[in-house]
Amino acid sequence: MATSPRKRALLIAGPTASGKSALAIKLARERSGVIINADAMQVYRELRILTARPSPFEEAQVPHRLYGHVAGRESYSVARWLADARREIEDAWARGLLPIVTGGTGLYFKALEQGLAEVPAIDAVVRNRWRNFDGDLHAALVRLDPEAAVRLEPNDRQRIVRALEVIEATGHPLSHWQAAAQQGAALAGVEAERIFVDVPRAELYARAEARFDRMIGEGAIEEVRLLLDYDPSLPMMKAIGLRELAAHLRGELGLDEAIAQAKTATRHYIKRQLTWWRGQGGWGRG
RNA sequence: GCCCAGGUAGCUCAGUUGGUAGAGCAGCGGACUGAAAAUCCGCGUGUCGGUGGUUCAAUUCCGCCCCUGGGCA
Repeated sequence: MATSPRKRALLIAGPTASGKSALAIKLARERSGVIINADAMQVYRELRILTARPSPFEEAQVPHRLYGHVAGRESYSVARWLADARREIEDAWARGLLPIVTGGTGLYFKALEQGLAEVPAIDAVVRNRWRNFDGDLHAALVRLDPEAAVRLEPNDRQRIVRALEVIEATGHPLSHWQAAAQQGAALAGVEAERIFVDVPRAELYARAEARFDRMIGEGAIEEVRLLLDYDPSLPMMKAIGLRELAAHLRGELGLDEAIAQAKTATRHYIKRQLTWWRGQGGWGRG
């Protein structure tokens, strides 16, 4: 028989500047929904303009969750997002509302739909040691987790560090955990409708570039000025446009050049998003 | 008008002591399980400004022309 209305969900994915947020608001009003953010940068409180977060006006129209709920000094992660999203989805159901998960972070959707390996939390000391390791990381990986060393590119520092911290802190290789039970699968047994907001690439590029100019007009530079003393290795500091504008504020880059570089970085990001979704069965064509 | 320096990939340039050329960036394709707006892998044929000439062979040498900088008038 028909699934209980309490177990439905709507997932809206798509590249940046595709119009996901507006569509989400429209559908949320029509279907009594609550919008749950699935964007890795829109979670940071300090980044409102630069991440094109829904405005207070928009947030007033329909409930929005997981936007700006994390302090920039913190390191967010897929795991934290998954826990937050599950809680919000359950909460929506409990209140008889339709959860509408919206965002551009492909990994978050994948975790939501397919779950995430249950790797124990990594001790900060171990993590920092590998992150700051200045020797040959790949050689270390060959020694500690040869299987992962074959799979990973020698220059893929980020993934190599992850593999190293996992084997050292848990005594098992990453593949062991990934082959084991997946947590999450928050949508198992749920009637989930998936919408991919598909916009021609040229239009996406044009919109994203125009939007960046608008962000500058809305105070993006001032937003970044407040973050100049933050640790540049924080995830938040990787936001597109932030690095470029920060470089400009430090006098290392002319404004026009900073804007041009930020736009280029946005195009690269859009391209990566399209590649991601193209590779996800059932999501869209990009 | 004269002199000098350039005109080579979408852009910035390298190069060929004559055998039709290659880097960076852009662009494009791909990967992706606790940093994912991250991280990483791969892809280089273009009237070598135009036109005559020399030569077995010219993008390369020579002449003329066009264009762009700079200088002198």
